[in-house]
Amino acid sequence: MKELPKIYDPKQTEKRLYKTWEENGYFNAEIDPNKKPFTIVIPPPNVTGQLHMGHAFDETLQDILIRTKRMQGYATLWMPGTDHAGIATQIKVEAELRKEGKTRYDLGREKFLEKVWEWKELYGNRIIEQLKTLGSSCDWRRERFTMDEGLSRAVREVFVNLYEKGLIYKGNRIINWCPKCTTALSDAEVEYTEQPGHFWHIRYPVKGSKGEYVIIATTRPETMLGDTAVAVNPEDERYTHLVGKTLILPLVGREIPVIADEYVEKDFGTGCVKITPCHDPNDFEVGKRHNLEEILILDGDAKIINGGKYNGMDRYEARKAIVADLEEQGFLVKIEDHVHNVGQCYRCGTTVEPITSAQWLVKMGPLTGPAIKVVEDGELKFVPERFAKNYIRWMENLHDWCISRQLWWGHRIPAWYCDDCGEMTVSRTDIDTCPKCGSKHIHQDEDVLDTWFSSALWPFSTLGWPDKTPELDYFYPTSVLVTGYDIITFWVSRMIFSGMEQMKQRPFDTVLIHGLVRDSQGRKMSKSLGNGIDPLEIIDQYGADALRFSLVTGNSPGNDMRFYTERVEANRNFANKIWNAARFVLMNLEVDDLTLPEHLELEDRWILSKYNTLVREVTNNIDAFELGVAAGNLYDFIWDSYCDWYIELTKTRLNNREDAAAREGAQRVLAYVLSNTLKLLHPFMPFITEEIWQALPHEGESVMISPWPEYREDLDFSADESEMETIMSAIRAIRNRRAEMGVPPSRRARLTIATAQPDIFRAGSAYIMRLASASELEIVEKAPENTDGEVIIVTDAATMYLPLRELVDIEAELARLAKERKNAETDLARTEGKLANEGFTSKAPANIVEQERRKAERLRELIHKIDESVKALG
RNA sequence: GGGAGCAUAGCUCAGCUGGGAGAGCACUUGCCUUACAAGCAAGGGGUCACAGGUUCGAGCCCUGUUGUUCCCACCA
Repeated sequence: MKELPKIYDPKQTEKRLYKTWEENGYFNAEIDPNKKPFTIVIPPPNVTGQLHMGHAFDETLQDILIRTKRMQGYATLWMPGTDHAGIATQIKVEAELRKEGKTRYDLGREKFLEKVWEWKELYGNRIIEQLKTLGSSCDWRRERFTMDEGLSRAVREVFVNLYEKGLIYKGNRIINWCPKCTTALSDAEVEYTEQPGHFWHIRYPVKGSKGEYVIIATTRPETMLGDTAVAVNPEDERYTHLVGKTLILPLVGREIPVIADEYVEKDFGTGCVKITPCHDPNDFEVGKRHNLEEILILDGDAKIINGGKYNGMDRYEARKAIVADLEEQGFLVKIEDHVHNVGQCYRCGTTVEPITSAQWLVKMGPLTGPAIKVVEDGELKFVPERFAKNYIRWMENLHDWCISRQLWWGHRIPAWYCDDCGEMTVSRTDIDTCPKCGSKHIHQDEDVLDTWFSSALWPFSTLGWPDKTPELDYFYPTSVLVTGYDIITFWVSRMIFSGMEQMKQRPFDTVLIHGLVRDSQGRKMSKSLGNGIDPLEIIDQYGADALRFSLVTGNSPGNDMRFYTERVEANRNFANKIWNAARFVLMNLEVDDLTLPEHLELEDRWILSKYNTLVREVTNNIDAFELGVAAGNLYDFIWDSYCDWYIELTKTRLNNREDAAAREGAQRVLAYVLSNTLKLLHPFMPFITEEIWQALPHEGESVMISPWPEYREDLDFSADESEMETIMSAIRAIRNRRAEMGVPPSRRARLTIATAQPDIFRAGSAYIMRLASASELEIVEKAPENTDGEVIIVTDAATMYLPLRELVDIEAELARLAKERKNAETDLARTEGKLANEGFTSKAPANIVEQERRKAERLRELIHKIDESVKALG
């Protein structure tokens, strides 16, 4: 056995192991009728994006699930790929062009798209390579891109399909418009923030009256240019006499009617609302109800049109000018401060404008029903469950989905218009002739589809749909989808209704929702704050295993977590701990297989029993998606039980040159438990576990394709566990006293143990001596007669004597014993109280009552022993 | 205006179907005990936000209160 370095260096292993795994095809998913499928589709990262901590978290969870299921014998598929990310990518390339002083219009559509594809080729692989450094075990052969040929075909198919069913339509609708990205947005793509603003109160004179007027209040005075009515509540007596009359729109001079509509609330503001059908969603509806004229006053850049002298002004410039003019002409009544919700583009943060324009929309009504039902019926589960409620409520209140985007990068809408007869044709294949009039003068719709339209199809489009592929048949519905709660509306919901509509089946069985990774102060990590922590730097410094472990421990599903480098450091230390435990085992190992010995010592049965429990706990917790708890189980077992206790317990046997059988027994148990624990840990820390597993005796090529450990009935030694604990608590008690007296471990002392269970202590005598720093050990059943000069240490199972009285301050010792006795007494009083309570003894489960009985016995015994040692001291 | 989450040690957080209050970091003390000082041993530190209720028994279940975070919603 070659000498291993004392410190584990991830850099020496991670890249090398990953390469081996990939080359050997361990990530590859194969259809196997004899196995059950387990499928995860990756949430496709933006093709030109960079790995951030959120990805790292998301990927780690998925990799843990996939690796576990792979070892458990499922046919696992982790489907990777990237998203074209329409707006995000286009913005990046446009920014690049701007450096050369150009816009996309200078290049024209075709040239610009060439540029984006170049960009994609240049950066598209970066994120994939970054995923690999994390250890992600995706089947890279199957990598897809939302704009590759197959997926584009799926997009076309769904579009035409929904169009033919009347579920996609084109119409003049009021939509959210981002003046910077110059495109329509869906409702989900608008983020609202409260911002301080103003309420401008403006006087609108009544036509032909002597100075009569109404006052309206608005937060966007410039929109008055598009006013085509003023509305009041029909019940509002203040204004009933005005309904039907005409007002003169200030500055513009247009005559507009006063109308009555329920939408207006009497008690808010002045009770009069200006109606601007083209620039407010409610006004749009009111306008439809009352057949009002629609006047568009903003162009795509949010500059004024149809606004007379204000034409060409930016919206905010116009606002200033209009307010100034209103004031000058005496129409401005007052200005109030007012905090209101302002919608902003989720990509660029620019304040969006509601604008009426011709857009393509998906009619949501008929699609939401099955998508809600599948969740309500529990066929598709959210973990944690509470997110299902969110989802359902959101689904129930959906407006139609605006899917057209005035961008160039994306799936172009498959609709063609005939320049001659005006016919619109929606088609699965490109056409060059008008099917109605035969004209060759046709052109395709300029718009592209919302990026989320293609991601909505991801679970089946990546498996080959619309073709009936064997993959689709075998791997769909997928098993688990892992994503953050912030993506439920954008993506999860749309995958669900798309899956239900196209496949007539849920896209996945379970949605595992996680929280956000925040910085150490609880803030979102963001580029603008500059508080992002680069996972690649963390991996470089501490290793992927440590990062992965940090991301899953100490947090529960669905909750946000704060990222602390200190925690990564702690987990790096954990990796190192395992490394050194393995070094120890390997140094001592003289056997080359992993069978357990015939004869097991008490400590062997103890660790095997603990290990057996661990198998069950880790397996159950992973099944329940409690990955943090499973990781905690592993951490505690490895560090506390295996390293701090079991390894120490075996040292006496391992160092015994005379007894080869004893030595071998310890070696075998050490190796068996270590190797199998590595399997359980492998999904969490894939690299170090592989590296060590390979060095240990093993069967098979790799831990990642080795069978998952199973609970073994024959290793259930739970009865022996408590015997071992008895010895352990005696050792702890001695160490405790020695530490209090300031006796260094190097100063060994004769130890006498008086106990009613001498056999247990005799079985452990070798390591008791070692771990309790004893020079000699005597185990007796009755307390020695002469205990002068002895320090007395008690546990419920034993009274122990150390000849170190000269080191003891008798006063302090008596005080300590008195305190210990008092604690035991209050504890006993409480326990006896419980036992005296008839309600408790009759209603509590028998094992709990029994537990309390034993506790009371132990405490009485302890108190008795304390009293004896006080007597001995005095 | 609706809905949800969170409140446990100095800090960050676990605590699964009710029965022992825990971890990491920080802190104190003693140890280089040949696997590991990225370590070992020992220790201090908590009215589990508050008030009621259910129960033999509540950090956990129910009701309310306070504080805090987030999501959703067209009040101009």
